[in-house]
Amino acid sequence: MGAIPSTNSLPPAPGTLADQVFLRLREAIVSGDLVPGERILEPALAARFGVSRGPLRDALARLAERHLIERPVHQGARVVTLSFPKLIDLYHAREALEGMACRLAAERAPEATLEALAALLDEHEQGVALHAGAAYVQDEGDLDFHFRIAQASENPALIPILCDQLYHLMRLYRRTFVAQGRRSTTALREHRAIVDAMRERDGAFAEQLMRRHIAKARRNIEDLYAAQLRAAETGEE
Amino acid sequence: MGAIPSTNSLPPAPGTLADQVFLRLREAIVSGDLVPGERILEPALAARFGVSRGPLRDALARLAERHLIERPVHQGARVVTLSFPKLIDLYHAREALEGMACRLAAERAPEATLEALAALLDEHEQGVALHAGAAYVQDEGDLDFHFRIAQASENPALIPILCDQLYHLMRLYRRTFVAQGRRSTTALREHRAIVDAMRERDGAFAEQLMRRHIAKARRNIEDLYAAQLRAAETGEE
DNA sequence: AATATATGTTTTATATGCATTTTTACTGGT
DNA sequence: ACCAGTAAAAATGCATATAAAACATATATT
Repeated sequence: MGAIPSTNSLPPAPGTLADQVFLRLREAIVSGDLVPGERILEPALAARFGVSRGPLRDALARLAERHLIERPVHQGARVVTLSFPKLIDLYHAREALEGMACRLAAERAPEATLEALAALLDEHEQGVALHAGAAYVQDEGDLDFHFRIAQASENPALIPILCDQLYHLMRLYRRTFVAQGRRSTTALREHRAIVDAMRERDGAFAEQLMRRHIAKARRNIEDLYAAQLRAAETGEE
Repeated sequence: MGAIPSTNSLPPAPGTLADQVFLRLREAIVSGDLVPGERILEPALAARFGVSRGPLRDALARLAERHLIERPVHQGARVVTLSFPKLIDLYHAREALEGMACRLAAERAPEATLEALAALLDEHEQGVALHAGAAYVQDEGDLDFHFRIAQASENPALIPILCDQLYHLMRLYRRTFVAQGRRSTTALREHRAIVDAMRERDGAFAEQLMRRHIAKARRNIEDLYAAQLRAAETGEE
């Protein structure tokens, strides 16, 4: 049987209204439609989404738990504010969590999953070659790689932390602190090494490689920030 | 001026009603007042807490994000169901996160914080000696130790994951899967070694020790479970 | 002039009411 | 006695209405 022709526009949309608002709001934040620090006015947003404030507040409560918005008491909600130290903190958490995810995936994931990961890297290689390292392909591709390793860990304690919390914050930071430092070919090589270790089922080594990969990215950013700080200081005085 | 005599009962209670309900509900779940798998009826609970369903649903949304309750659509909320594999998954996540927290704390935490940690272990030692390893002192003390190391990491990405999410789940599991395996003196020795490494500011070693400590606890539980499974099988057929 | 105060408006937090879905209980049949 | 089908009851999801708090503006006071 084929897919239903769907004459009347949309399939009734899945989940509750609160679910839908949650997803749309998260996308609005992560995509930069709502900018960091911006105040969120419930009546306005509810109108914009065409729902009442009930489901909206439900969604806000969830987003607050995921640290995408802040809700000081009696002062409404604001999109989370970003800072450089917070980004560094994120990288430390990623180093620990993704290292473990990588180890577990190397030990447990079915062969086919690892093969698919290798195939993904082939795609990325072509993408980098074709678009001469287009930033979008590069960044989204990188996150995609990490995302799929988290999934492959098959650990329901790790997966939500990484996929539902940290990665969305990462996307937000990518949008904001644009200067990501171009290290696409290097990163791709490191990704290859990680997958190789996973295919050899060497969990400990795969974890080590992943941790070094993330630590390297973190130091790269720290250096960029330090340079930026110096530039700002000299240009100011 | 001294403290206000407080003639009229309670200080107006901090935060919103939703905050208070959230805290009370979390405590009810973690303490076992609401048992795992139990259905949560909104009208009944709202009445019990003396609030309307609005703040209650707000609290439920937050608790769901923390995996303390599950909310299948149109079927209300249930206290999360526990399982052995989930507990093992938790330990893997803890191994990664607390290892990193330990490393960061060793590198950054002020001297006084580390001294306080050492002092805490002195208390635990006395507690174990006095009460001959009373389970309560042992378990709560252990979690307290890990809790304070998480805090000492001073990493706002790690701290909420550990202190707001994982540790509450751990308390819940402790209540349910009682047989924790008595290894109080061993655990205390390991705690000492960890703090020693931290006071020497050896982050890498402190991380390694913490990871081994948690991995050991996990294997201990795995063994207990395996034995339990065997006993159940032989006794069944 | 600057601070403090008072008032009015806006916005959040909470309660109540309504519609839809699920669950439960009951009836009838095999 | 057990299962299917149906109808009543209850619970969830959503919308609206009310109360309380915070913010902004303007006025008074030092």
